[in-house]
Amino acid sequence: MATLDAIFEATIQLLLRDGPHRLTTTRVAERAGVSVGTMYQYFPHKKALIYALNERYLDALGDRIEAACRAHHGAPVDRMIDTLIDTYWRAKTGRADVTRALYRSVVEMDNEALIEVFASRADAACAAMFASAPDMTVADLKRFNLTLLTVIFGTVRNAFERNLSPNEAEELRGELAMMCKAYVRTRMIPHNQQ
Amino acid sequence: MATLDAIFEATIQLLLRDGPHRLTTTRVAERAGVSVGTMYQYFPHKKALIYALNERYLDALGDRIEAACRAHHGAPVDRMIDTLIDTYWRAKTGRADVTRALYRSVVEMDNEALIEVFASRADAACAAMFASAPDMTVADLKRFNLTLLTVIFGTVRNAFERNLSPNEAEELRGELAMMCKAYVRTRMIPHNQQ
DNA sequence: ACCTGAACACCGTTCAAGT
DNA sequence: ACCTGAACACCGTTCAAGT
Repeated sequence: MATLDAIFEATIQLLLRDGPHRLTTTRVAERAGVSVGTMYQYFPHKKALIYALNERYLDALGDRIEAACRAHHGAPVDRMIDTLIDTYWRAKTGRADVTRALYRSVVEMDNEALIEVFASRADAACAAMFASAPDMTVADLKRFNLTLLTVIFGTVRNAFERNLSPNEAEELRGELAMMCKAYVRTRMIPHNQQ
Repeated sequence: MATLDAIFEATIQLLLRDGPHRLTTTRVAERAGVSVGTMYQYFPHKKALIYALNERYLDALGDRIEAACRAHHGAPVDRMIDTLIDTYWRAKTGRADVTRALYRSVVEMDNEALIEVFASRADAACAAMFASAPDMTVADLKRFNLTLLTVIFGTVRNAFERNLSPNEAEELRGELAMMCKAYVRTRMIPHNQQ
């Protein structure tokens, strides 16, 4: 459908240029060169449009992950890990503006400043704590700290989004702790304790 | 301020009961027992109300993290990790309904089904890949796979939200890979290769 | 059969009028 | 000085009228 593509294209362009706040059905229709009424033939409401846009994106991302996984059947496990991170990372950062626009299409509020303030506080508190550990010194405390906080906060958030069962969540929590500790061991200069 | 508290309380209650879609300035004012005009003396616009609500929550979370960190200065590093995860986790799950309501207050779209579909695809693709690794077997593939995906996807998302510099992002990516590999080593049954 | 866009209900926001 | 709520501009959505 040429009309459908025009609507999607218009939506992305408006999202990139003016942000989600200015994304109105009238504006999308105008830019796509159709009337509002026509838009409502393709999408029952505005949410459905944004939903479909994100769905398209996630479908494409799913394709890429499946392809990458298939291509690495039988590879050493470290290669698999690299591939997985790389594929996901490249998909997101390849067109970072689109990724960001889509994240924002879903978010009502401009909460970046809020997150910034909170993250800085948590960063400082944790860095001071880790610096005081009697059983290790980290080579690069800033990087170490940023990694741990991003991983932990991101994992918990994602766990919430995925609506895991209490049991799965509990297991995940244990695994996350295990993972963080294994990471610490690769990054620390241990102290001799006698 | 009793009025301010009433407004916040009304907002949370409406969010919990009816969801963000039905959260209107009129309804909040009505439930808080003030007129719309009064609300606009405290908040310049609706976004500011939701913003302030999230800010309050993040401030309290910041307090808890700082306190937990302070209380563990000089503790062994593994204790620190446990504390950090535990504090954050408990803060989020302690009142899971509020956490969820706040996450949703920020999200326009009901994207849970979307995430579900995508996550299932990625889960299946990755599980099949990991099962094929020639150099290891994992004891509990399902748990292992869920952990890796939640950690990786969550970390990348959080990295985006925090608006890291390209340099920080690049470093984080390397550290994430390192961390995942260290985790694999704790969970795999290695195969003898000769 | 498909498209149009004025009209409708309702939202966020304002401000003259009230206390 | 502070609160009120009708009024306004604008949004999402509909549907009678047009092709």
